[in-house]
Amino acid sequence: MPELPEVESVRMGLDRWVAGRTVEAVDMLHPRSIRRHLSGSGDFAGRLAGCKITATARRGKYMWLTLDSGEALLAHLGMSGQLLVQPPECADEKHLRVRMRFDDGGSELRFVDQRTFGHLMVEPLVPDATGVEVPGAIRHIALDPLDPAFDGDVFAGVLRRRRTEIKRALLDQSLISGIGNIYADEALWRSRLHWARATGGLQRRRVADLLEHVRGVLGEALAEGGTSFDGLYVNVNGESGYFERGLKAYGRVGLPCERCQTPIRRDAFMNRSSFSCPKCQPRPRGARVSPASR
DNA sequence: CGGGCCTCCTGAATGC
DNA sequence: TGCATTCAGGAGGCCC
Repeated sequence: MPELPEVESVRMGLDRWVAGRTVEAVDMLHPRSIRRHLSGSGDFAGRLAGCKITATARRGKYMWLTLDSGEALLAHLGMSGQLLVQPPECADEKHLRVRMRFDDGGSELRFVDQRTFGHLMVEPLVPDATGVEVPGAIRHIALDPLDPAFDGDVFAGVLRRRRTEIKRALLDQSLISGIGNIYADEALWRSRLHWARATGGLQRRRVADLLEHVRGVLGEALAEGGTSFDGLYVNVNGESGYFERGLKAYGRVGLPCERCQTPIRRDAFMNRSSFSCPKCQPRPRGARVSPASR
């Protein structure tokens, strides 16, 4: 499941292959992949044709290719999206949704997406609240914790004013971006915080500690090329990452906590799962007891 | 408008 | 064996 480290791994790989190349044509193979590009397939392909890709960028789980037209091709991988660099003679993937061909006749850029939660769109670049140019559609996405401009003190203040649970806040891309279910559980395990802890009751130093662990786990995962469970996350060359070996909580239900040997528990959370150590991450007083699933 | 639930989707895994 | 159900989850939409 692509979160910040996986998206950044893809972006870095893409940069090398597409920066400086000129788009010749785009083949649209599934309308759902551009459902957020409201003016449709023809407009999407037309805005890309003839454009030169000048650079790549990322914020949170979104990445984009800047174009010499002043617009950007924005991509979100969703659950199963892949951006692959493939030679033209390579057979179409089963779930190939969009193909971009270049005027040099070299490798194509292919958007492959089994579950179609990912999407692409062409958007004008506009200044965000701090003056940085981002695709218009993601103006509401917060800075991610690896962005040098991310301000931990501001984040702590925002958190403490919120009336919600800490894991919900970590997953809220308008507060802090790039974190999904896996790295939220890992950062909370490292911080010894239960997912249901109220954000309003967290001391500033606990928020600072949590943020340090968020940055730590994202950075370590990035260094390993990301996390792959099922082969659905791969970099532009189709290679999986290795960070699943570094996971301490996510997916480890029943296995011993590496700090205290207590079996990791699994709670139902937001129609999905949350993994934590019952001893290191005690349930806060007054938190509802979620039915353990499976 | 803040908070939180619902929905979209496919295929692997599980259940009976 | 085979059909049906469950599960995974990002984020926009929508309801209260």
